[in-house]
Amino acid sequence: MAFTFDLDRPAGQARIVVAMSGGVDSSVTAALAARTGAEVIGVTLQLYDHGEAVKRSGACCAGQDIYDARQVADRLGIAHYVLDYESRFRAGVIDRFVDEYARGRTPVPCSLCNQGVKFTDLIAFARELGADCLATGHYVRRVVGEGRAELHKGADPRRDQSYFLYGTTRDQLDFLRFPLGGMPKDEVRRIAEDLGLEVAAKPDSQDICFVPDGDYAGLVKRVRPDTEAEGEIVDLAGRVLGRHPGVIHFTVGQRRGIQIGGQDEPLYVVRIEPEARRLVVGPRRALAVDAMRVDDWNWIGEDQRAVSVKVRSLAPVVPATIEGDWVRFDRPEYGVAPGQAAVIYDGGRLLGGGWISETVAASELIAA
RNA sequence: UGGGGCGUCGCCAAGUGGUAAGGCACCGGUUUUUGGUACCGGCAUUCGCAGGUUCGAAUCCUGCCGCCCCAG
Repeated sequence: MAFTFDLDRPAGQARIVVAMSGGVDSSVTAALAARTGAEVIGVTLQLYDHGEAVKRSGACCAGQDIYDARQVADRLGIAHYVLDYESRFRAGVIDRFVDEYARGRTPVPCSLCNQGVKFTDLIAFARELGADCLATGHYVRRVVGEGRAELHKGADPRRDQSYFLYGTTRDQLDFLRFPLGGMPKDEVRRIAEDLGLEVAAKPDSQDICFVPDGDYAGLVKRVRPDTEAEGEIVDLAGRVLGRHPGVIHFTVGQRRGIQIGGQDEPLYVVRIEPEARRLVVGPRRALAVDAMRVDDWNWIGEDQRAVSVKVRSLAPVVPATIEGDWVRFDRPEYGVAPGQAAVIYDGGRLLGGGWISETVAASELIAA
């Protein structure tokens, strides 16, 4: 029943590196690793300025969270390192996050972070330490079948985090372990309580970890002051309906914040034109999309023609067909935003994915 | 200063004597390790202003103010 970590040598001779964020999940992951009898090394990444976020619960990787991780490591009796990855995080996640918004796109910072800082840089570090694997607290499952390891959704559908990990390479997956993927969150918290970990009741992290107050636009403006440019809000026919305080405040599919009243039905952001600083808005039906182009594909499993795709972390998986770099939805999909990840599934198995770069409005709309 | 129409929440808009619908916007919450969506809740003691009639008016009467249209 206990998670074995699928090690190549006896646990007593193995070394497991655990990515510890200071939250419940990664703390329990470390505890499960320690239970195997292997030598466990906890590693916490300091990712951004800790002054601002010290007091904030629900964040990760700075200030209080680093302290929490250390407490857990001490309690478990494992080694613990804190690595200063601030500059890498800034270049690989924050700057790219900002650039995407400046381009009128909607980035997924968690995916950028996992692909770069966590799975590339941290894995390299773990290998340098001579580790047998790197374990994280993600709610996904690594399934070893006939061929190479497969990545599957977490057993708890409400907790599944596979969407954020579509960029994991096969080589990375060989080295990774996800002890929590098969259990529900309740169980994880129970384990934390049983072990007397102080983080047992710590709130789940949410929002963007490096945006303490949720004001991501404020961050974008600080890094790129030139993005704070107001502009026109136009309807599908090009009629000017109003003005907006800056394109970076909006995302395709967004309804709130447009501040245009007197309409029969709500207006949504249909398209963002950053060069013209223009926001194109329309009724919900204008959000219908038939297909999307996907860039920078990463395949973990083999390519397949008929699959399911998820265009948003919390969106349901929908049937679609892959045609080269294009993904065609069986039924129109709503609110597909360039910059988000398109993640391909075959049932519970994650096959791969890429970044959404372009969409095609549903045909019935082109006529209108 | 001839004629006609209109003034109800930020916007649109029901209601023509019985004690202010609804939509949009906005605000708050729920959901959520991205943004967004969705869902739930809140949002005019008051109907351009001032009088009057009435048991009772946003609804009737009078005056004033403002806006629009047609015509001089």
